[in-house]
Amino acid sequence: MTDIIQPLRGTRDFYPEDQAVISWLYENMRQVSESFGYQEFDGPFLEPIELYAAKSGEELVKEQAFVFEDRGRNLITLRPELTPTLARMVAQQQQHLHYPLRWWSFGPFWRYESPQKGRSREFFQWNVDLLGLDSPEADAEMAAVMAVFFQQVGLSPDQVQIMINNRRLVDAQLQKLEIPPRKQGEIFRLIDKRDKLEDAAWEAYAEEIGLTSKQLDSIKAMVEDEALWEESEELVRFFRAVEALGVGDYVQYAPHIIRGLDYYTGTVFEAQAVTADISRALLGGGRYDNLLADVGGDPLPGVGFAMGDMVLAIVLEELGLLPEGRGVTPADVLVTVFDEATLLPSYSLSAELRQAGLKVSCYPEVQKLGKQFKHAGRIGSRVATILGPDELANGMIAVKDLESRKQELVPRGEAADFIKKLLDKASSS
RNA sequence: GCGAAUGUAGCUCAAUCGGUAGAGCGCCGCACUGUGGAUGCGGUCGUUGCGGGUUCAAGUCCCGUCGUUCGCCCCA
Repeated sequence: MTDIIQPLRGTRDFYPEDQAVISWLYENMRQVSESFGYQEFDGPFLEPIELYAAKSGEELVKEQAFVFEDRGRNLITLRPELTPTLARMVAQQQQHLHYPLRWWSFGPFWRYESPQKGRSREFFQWNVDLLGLDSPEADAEMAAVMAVFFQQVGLSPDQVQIMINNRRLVDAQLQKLEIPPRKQGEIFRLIDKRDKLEDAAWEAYAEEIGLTSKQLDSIKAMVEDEALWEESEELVRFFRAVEALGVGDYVQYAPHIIRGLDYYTGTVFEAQAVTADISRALLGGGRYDNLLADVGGDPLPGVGFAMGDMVLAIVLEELGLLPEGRGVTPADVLVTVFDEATLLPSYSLSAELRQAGLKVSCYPEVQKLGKQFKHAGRIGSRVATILGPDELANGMIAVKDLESRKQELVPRGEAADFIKKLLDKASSS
């Protein structure tokens, strides 16, 4: 036991029941994405470091990306996010693609962070992006995709909220306060910390940045002004569109939401669990109208978001919304093996049943029937078949319903249909 | 990078003041050689994460180290 090599820090093993959760999430993400007309795509998991150096925010590349030298001495990185890859892929084919472009993706990402609740070094993200539109209605469509997904997995507006802000609105407000643009980054950080720090600590931080007390008061007022969005034409249109899309309950204006990424230019999103015992965001996203030009393409507006698997799974687990009995049925039918003489005929039977479209596993060796039935029950098979000397002689198969414990002799040729009917009854009841 | 907790059987955990490492679950077998989940009985299971120190004696106390978890920092 002690000589088992440990998995790497911050990685996860996905046992079948864990993998089933990922698959289930993936399935829901696929359904929702496709219901909005998005196409699935993916990019490389390995990328040159320069792709991120441009615009992702310094922290991301310097501190958090897995970066290493390959055998050709090139610096490469395991992708810490998808958007730069998306931007490159679009830029490469920019003339051939049809806009508006609606793409989605689900895959692994890596960030070298210290693992804790809701955060590991290897995780999955659902990415949804809409390129070629710069309207607030496009932003609203993003919010609707998120909201419909929440609906789909059973999260109500009481349990999760999508917070909205707009960086252009914040910029305009800061300009009124005559705060120099070069301080913008620090101010954003300050705003972001508003509900994380105590008042005194927050004010001390503001002073550190070099804000006058008058400026500080104005900023304080700004991040508490729940009606400020009304001054933004963009946000007014956004919220109207969100209502029209029927997801208004899930969305609210949140003046303190900023998001860390440098490339966001307009609307920013962040979803938070209201009830769950975790402060981490469920998803983050926003409008990035300059990103295509930044990676060398022609200017093209875009908006998108990413949702990680970990916080989502924690929230769903806490609320009891994960599917029951996940990943427990490898095969509906177990073909038992009675003795040496019937071993090969049993294998043939399993092949026949599979041919008929059933999920079938065959017990791999001669064993006492009791043990084989026990195994069938353990792995969750619903039906077991017995092909002993008597059945073989008469061309019959004994089919046992492991739930009702009833057993019936049926002609071998009819076994598959008989089992299918049994399973249909089982799944409909 | 900083802080806290924690590490005992395959799993979940116990072990009083420092005094012979235990239980449940699981697994295997038998009762029950053509029929599973129940029940009963029996069996399997440990260098107490690792290294050092204190002590007559260490799972227990001390130091170090590694892993894990939680928090801070940061956050796409």
